[in-house]
Amino acid sequence: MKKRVIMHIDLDSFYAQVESVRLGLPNDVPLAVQQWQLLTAVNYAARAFGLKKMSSVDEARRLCPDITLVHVASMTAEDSAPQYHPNPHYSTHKISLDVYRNASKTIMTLLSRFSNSFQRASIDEAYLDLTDEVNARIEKMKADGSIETDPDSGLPIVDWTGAGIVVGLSDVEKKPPAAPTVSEASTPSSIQSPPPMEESDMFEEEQNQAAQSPKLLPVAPEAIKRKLTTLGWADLQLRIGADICNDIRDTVFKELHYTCSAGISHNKTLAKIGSGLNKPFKQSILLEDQVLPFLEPLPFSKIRNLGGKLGTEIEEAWNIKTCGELWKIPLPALQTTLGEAQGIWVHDISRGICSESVTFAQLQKSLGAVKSLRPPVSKMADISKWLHVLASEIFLRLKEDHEDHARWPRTFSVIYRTNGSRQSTARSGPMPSRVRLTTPDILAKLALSLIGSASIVPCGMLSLNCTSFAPEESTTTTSVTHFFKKVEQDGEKAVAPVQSDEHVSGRQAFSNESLQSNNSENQTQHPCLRPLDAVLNSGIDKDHCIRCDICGQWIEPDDLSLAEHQDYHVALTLHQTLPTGEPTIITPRSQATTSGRKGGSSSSADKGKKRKKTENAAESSNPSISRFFKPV
DNA sequence: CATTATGACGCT
DNA sequence: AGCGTCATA
Repeated sequence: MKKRVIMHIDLDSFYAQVESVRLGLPNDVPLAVQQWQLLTAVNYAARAFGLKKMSSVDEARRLCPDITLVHVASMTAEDSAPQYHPNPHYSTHKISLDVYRNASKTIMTLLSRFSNSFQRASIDEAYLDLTDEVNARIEKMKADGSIETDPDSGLPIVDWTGAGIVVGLSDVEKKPPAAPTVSEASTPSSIQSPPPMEESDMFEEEQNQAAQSPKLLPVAPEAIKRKLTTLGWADLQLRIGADICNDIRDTVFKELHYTCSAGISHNKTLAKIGSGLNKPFKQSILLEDQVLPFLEPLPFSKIRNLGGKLGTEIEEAWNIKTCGELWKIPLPALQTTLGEAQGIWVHDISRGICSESVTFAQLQKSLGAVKSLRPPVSKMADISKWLHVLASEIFLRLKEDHEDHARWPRTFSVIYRTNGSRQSTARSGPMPSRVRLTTPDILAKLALSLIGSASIVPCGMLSLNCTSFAPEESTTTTSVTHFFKKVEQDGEKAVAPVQSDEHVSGRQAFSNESLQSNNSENQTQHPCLRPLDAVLNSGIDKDHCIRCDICGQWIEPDDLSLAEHQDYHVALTLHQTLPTGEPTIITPRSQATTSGRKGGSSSSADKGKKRKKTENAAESSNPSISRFFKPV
């Protein structure tokens, strides 16, 4: 079988559902999740009242007096873990999304059982490549002789009954759009009762196609009887994929009580569009033959990555909105305006062409905590307080992540926004090792030292971020002890060498002459590596510590601390020998950060450069892109 | 336009 | 590697 079978699955109003499940409330009780005065998730029962994400709490109470509002969990400087505080306050509490991360983890774990090719796309979305499972089933069916084929063409006959909503097939009743039944559409002001559509049989789902009727029109009984069969192997693949998808969604519901929607198609972009077509608790299938008819009137802003500035740029460059209009722009014109590679990407994606694979990925690649501060704070005591709160959260989550995945970040960043503007500044350095990170305080101080003397007040946002996760080092720590001397009252005495025959090269690098001299310079000058030591050197009890031969730093005598310190020097070495071995990388940081850039004007200048770069990339490092260069 | 996360990419 | 921007939910 040629075609891939890709599924995109999306939990319905995820945060809201997590709360419904946690509180044991059925999905037909209107519920929204609140962050301060805003709703960040609204379940479908509450949406029927006209509420949506980013509605205000006041509006919620006005439009739906019976709504259950759940304020997300939060943390204060005193808490060592997030809580559902009865009265969280913006000036003292920091939002925690942990509950949702944990629910997500459970769900993703379940989902990943269903395919070896599983990709977490966000906290509540995932892609699965079902191709192998589908093809295996088809082979079995061939062997069974259970594939019904069309006598004329010899192609398999595919019956879509019970598969979900087949775009252009189960939802086709052409008639000019009459009055929309539910969504969008007017109802700007008050609705007293929760409009149409019983949620009660929401979970019955798709035995009949009427339950899966399209958004705009009730399906005529006749339409249900319409021919719901198509021909072809690709369609058969998607049909089997739809079965698997139904199984998956059933399992999620039966085991975890979450409803989700899904899209099934031949690539990620189409599957993703499909999952959003019919919600909640429905799945949609986008057949090969229906792709172009479906896309033609579709605003290209609905396509992933075209919902922002790029999409707007395209709209404005040619005064167009839909994919069909975009088709008419010749590729060279797209490339002139958008750049070589991006032009090709836009050309293809507007036609539903997307070869991106489902990469196996279940874990987040970064872990961060952020607090926005309105109005911006100016007292350093407040900065300190928030750094502590953020550090406490990071601390907890890092430990848990380590328990689960035996990994630890290499890089720690503090990001802040000054002066109410949009721009932010980031400063990063090496992450302290796990064993040295004994208290959140260490991170808070590290953040402070990364900020250094920079003026960050008035500060409108503070964020701490951990990136570059790597499997926890399994260094043999014994060999490391060579490099340290134990401090005795009467002077220095070498620790008895142990195990002289291992890690020779490591030791050589470690005691390299030129490295040593560079090191001392770095201790005082390297903007990224210095703060960690500055922090950790304070308050160390030297009587119980040993001292590094190279940099003279005091180290806790346990094996892991020693290993970490070795890693520190390894990192230092890498820094120094990075691209060309030039010392520029360790010179003091220049003060210029974002000052050269104005908020709104970035686009054109940036894109010029970007394009130039991408052209090169298309030619040299990304040969596969040329395969996209095909007409449909 | 918000909040609090994430991931990807270009540039240096 | 480090930093800024864009995109998405």
